[in-house]
Parts: sequence; C-alpha cells; structure tokens
Amino acid sequence: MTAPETRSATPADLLPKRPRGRPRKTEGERDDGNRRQDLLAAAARLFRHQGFDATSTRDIAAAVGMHSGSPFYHFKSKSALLFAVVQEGMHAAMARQAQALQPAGLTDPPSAQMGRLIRAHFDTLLGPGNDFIPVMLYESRALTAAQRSALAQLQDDYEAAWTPVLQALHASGELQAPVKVSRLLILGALNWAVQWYDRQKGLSLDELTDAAMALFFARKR
Amino acid sequence: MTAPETRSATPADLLPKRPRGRPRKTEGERDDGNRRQDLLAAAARLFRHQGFDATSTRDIAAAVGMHSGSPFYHFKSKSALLFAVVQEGMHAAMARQAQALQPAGLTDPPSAQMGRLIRAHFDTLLGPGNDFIPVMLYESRALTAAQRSALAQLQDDYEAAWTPVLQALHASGELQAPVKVSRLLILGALNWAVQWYDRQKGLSLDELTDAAMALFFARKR
DNA sequence: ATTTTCACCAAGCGCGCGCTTGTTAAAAAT
DNA sequence: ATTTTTAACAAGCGCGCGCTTGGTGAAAAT
Repeated sequence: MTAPETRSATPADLLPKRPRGRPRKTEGERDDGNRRQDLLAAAARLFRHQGFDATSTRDIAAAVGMHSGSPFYHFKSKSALLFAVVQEGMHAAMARQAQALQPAGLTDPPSAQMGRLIRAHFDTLLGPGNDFIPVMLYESRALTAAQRSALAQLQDDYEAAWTPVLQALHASGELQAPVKVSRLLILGALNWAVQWYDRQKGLSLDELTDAAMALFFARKR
Repeated sequence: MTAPETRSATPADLLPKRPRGRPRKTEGERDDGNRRQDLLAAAARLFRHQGFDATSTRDIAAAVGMHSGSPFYHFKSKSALLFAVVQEGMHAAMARQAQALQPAGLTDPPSAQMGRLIRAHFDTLLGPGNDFIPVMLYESRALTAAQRSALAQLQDDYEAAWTPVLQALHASGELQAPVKVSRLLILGALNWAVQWYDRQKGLSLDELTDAAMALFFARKR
C-alpha cells in the first residue's frame, strides 16, 4: 500500500513507470537533456493556457509523467523554469528573424523586407506548438528582476531589426507616421493577434500578413 | 495581548481604527457603498501592478485599512471582486465612447469620428487612475466561465461601434485593408500601448492619437 | 568487478492562501 | 427607549503550494 505523494487518491504508482537511472545512449548519440526539453515544452503549454501562477509544479511534473519533486532536479526553481521557457522562445524568434533578413534579400524593396519581417513574426507568435513567445508576452511579470532585465536585452535586439526597414519605408512615403511610435503600434497590433487568431478557421498567416501590410503601408505612387 | 490575524508580527491593532457600525450619513446624503468603492479601486490598482493571482485578499484589505476577512462582507469571493472591477471598467469605457459618438458629431467626416473613437479609447486605457480596463485586458482569465461570457457581451458591444466607421473609411479609400481584420489589428495596436505608454514622458494622448491615425489611414485624395 | 554518476522516486515540511464563523459597536428605524 | 441593521473585527480552519531531503536502480566509467 504505497501511499503516493501526500494525498491518498493520486495513483502515482500507476504512472508510466519510466526506467530510472541514466538515459539510453543510442548508438553513441548524445541523448542529453531529453527530459529537460519535455519539461520545457509542457511548462510552456501549461503556462500559456492557465497562466504561470495557476500552474503548479505538480501539474508540470504530471504532464511529463514525473513525481512532484522531480522537476527540481532539472530546474532550481519554478521561476527558473519560466525563464528557460522565455529564453528558448526568444532564441527561436531571433533565428527565425535572421532567416527573414538573410543578406540575399537585403537588396529588394523595403516593403518586401517588411513583409518577410511580419511573416516571420507571425510564425513565431502563431505557428503550431509555439507557446514560448505567448508565455513571454503575458507571463514575464513572474520573473525576478535580474531575469527580466536579461530578457529586456534580447527583446531590444529583436525590435532593433525593425527600425532601419521602417526608416526606409518612411523615407519613401509608404509609412506616414513617425518611425518610433509606428514600431510600437505595429508590434502591438501583431502581438495582440495571440488573443484572437485561430489557426483552424479564417485567415492563413500569409493572408494575415497581407492585411497588416495593407493597413500600415500605403501603396507606392 | 490581542494577537492579530494568525501571525504574530502583524500590527493589526495599529490599524487606523475606523469606527464600526453604519457609516455616517452626512446631511441626508446617501453615503452608500463608500468602502465598497475603496475596495474596488484598491483591488484594481493591485491587480494591475501585481496580477490577480499574486494579489492576496489580505493585500487588498490592508490597502483600505481593513482586517483580512472584511472584504468578504462586500464581495462574496475574490473572483467576484475581480468581476466587479472589470464590469466597472467596461461601463466607464462605454460611457466615454458614447460621448465621443454624440449625435452632434455624426455628420462630420468618418476620419474625424475615428479620431474621437481612438482618443476616447486612449483615455479609457491610459488616463490617470484608470486601472480597471488594463485589469480587464490582462487578468480576465481568472474569471469564472459565466463571468467571462457576461464580459464578452460588453466587449462585443464596445467593439461593434467601430465597424460602421471603419466601413465608411474603407468605402472612401482611406482604409485599404479589410474591415474585420483591420478592427482587430487596430484595437490590438491601441491596447498594447498599455505595455509601453508612460504619461510622464514622451507623447501626449493627442499626439499618440495623431500618430495612430497617420499609421492606419491614408490621407484622402 | 567495482565504483561513480545520473535521473528520478517517496515522503513530507512549513507557509500563505481564500474563506468562514461568531461577535461587537455604532447608526438607523421603530 | 428599545430593537434592528450595518459594517466591520478577531480568530482560525483546511488545503495546496514551492521546495527539500534521503534513498534507489540503472547505466557509465574505471
């Protein structure tokens, strides 16, 4: 009668019963951090849909088939887990952005660059399984001060890439509002899409990008 | 040795010592709900700056000089208090919107109507002491399902007022993107300003309104 | 063959939370 | 003058939370 956890009704002995000890090294491949990645993905999904405070570390452990204390072997605190989630999200976002701004495309018109920048942003925000950035946008308050300022640095880098493209559009007359406040308003419009966009129905990400371009930028004359 | 609350270090007996019993009726004036309003304002401020989950009912009670159980005389639960906050916010927002769309102004050009609509929205979002709507935008997840659908009704009413004005702007060529998605993107851009706008420095709300108008709508030709 | 390391389980501690219950003093109603 | 109502205090219950500590079996290293 192994009473699991503290409560009596939790069938912890009915868990998948993963093998203990070191993970299998399949053919010399480094299997490192496999469960850690599982924890990150599960935490991101739960943080996004229930919020950071409303998600217990027990929820996260259960989602990957662990017992309640085990996540603390991989992350020293719940807030460190949150930080790892948002950091992972920002790194992926900046990789996707760099791809959109590949040197090959830097010679074509600013409006085309902006289109790719917006499209990449929507991928990062609304793409399938991308819970990391929505978590960053709405749950960063739970980070410590040090974590928050480290995150702010990454965000500044990400947003800085928009400025030269907006300046070019302003110079050509396609953008009529001041560059600085335009960047804030445009990124707000895009980020807010997390609240209402539904991949299943309605617009595709390409159509959404076209609509945003038409809203913000005048056709060249 | 009156030990206050459960803990021993809280100087609850050092509280302002408000008089008990019925509140004073000053000169036949109805003083009704005075403390209730205090609770609402304190809750809105705390919910906004710390989040709903991170704010305890003890925090709220202390902010108005009450003991920890007393707020439950005015609100039957913490979530009922949150709902009262967002409801109050929406009622104020719709009153401000109605003022912006007064019949007197319905004959002037759509772009002027839109300017007033945006300006009113910024007042509601960013005006001094307006914590109610930011709380609604970022803490509604903590509401019950019934409360959330009641809120959704109010939000639909508020957003519906934007559609005819956007249709007029689309017809005149000043708005180049589809009306429906434009409304979503525009409101997103405005709502996001809660995240970055600082009343002390930078733009005034009038300047911000002008920038938004220039970003979204082409000059008529 | 032995030792070390890894990745987890098993159990539970202490704390702060939302909320309840009984009481009380002042004002209002009678 | 008495009764009723209001708006709070005083105390604390039970629960779920983040996190800790000690143990354990399997794989890896020696």
